[in-house]
Amino acid sequence: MEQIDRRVRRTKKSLEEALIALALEKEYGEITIQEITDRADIGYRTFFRHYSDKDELLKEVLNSTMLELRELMAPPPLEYFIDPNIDAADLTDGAILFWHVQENSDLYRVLLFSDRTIIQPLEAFAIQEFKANYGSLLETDIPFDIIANHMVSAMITLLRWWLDNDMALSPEVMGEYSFRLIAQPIRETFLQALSK
Amino acid sequence: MEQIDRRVRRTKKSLEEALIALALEKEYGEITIQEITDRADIGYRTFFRHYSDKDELLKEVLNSTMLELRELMAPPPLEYFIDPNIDAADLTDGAILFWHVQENSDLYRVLLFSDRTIIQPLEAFAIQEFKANYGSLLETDIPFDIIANHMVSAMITLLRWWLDNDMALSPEVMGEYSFRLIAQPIRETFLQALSK
DNA sequence: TGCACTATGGCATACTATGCGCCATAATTA
DNA sequence: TAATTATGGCGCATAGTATGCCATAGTGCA
Repeated sequence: MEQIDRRVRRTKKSLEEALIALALEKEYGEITIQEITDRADIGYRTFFRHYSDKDELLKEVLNSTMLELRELMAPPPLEYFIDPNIDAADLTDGAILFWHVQENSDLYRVLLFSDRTIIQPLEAFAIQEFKANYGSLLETDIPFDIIANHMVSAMITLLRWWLDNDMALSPEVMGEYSFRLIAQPIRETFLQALSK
Repeated sequence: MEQIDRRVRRTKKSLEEALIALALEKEYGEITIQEITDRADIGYRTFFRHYSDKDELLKEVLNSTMLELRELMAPPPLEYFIDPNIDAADLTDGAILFWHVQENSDLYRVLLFSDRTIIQPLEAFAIQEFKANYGSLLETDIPFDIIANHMVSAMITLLRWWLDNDMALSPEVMGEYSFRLIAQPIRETFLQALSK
């Protein structure tokens, strides 16, 4: 579990920090391994002793944050969707995701604006998670795969916009907007399915 | 306007066809210029006499289709949004986009699954168009920029899913789903703004 | 503290892909 | 038919990735 050798720890940490710093300055795709090692003040050769790829380094960087995100999505507030009495104004839950992203905004900036190869596994996971949580419970006339895809990618779009606009709006406000634009229509599909 | 030399026409046509064929087989980013020229049976050197880039070739391929798409978005059915009496079932307009994509599915498969650098200009144009058509007319409490972003990218997501699933559902059905998941909640925001 | 271990740095090298200069050749236009 | 021009194929330069080799310096453990 532990990194035994201090040098390895130091090297990996430097490389990870360098990648984040560079990714905030320029397109992820434009960054060369040479630049990363220069920034980290690490030998070019050494990079390949720890990572096979630029992508592998990025994945490692994002790994812990992705794990947090998983837990964030884990507890499924089913009532959120199927209780018709809940009003958008009462739902602060929608802001949780925005709080989390705000706390790790540097990393999410990198994640959400990187190549499709990077974000796609996360997206696929989120979709699968959403389907596992709600798909079997409710029969909707709209294919659940469509709903899951729409939900996840619309949330990502909203997060991207928010980060692009320097998170000027509060997480609560964004949570409310996400409810009205994304969750509410899905909820209505659920309610419609239940009423049959 | 006309291509004077027959050879140029032949060369460009071959290269364009080769790119589409390859893009349907593998990731756009993985395709090399060498592969394109091999497939087109055109000298490698000749490629650069017509295009500076792989992207430039792709843009030229997609150009005419993008122009059609522009016109498709041009006539703004404002009633679509602000007439509260219109029901989702009556709105076949939403299917127009899906019809268009179905007719050019090969090209849209390439477009919608290519790099962000390719699709982003189109996306930006669609967002701007949408804002120009409706943004000044209606004051909404949700920033119009969010709405425009959400609308466009959610439609793209829906199209992607549809193409991924070999367009098994009819354009009409997809149009209805897009209305319920995307247009309807936006419409409600509009109606809410009007009632004040 | 000192020894065995191993991560690192720096060098050379191979490979892949892009991009262009040059010139003979073939196709096209007028 | 003659002048023009696109093409093909050659070589070459460049950039980035990826690996081998070996001396050196840092590390963990006895």
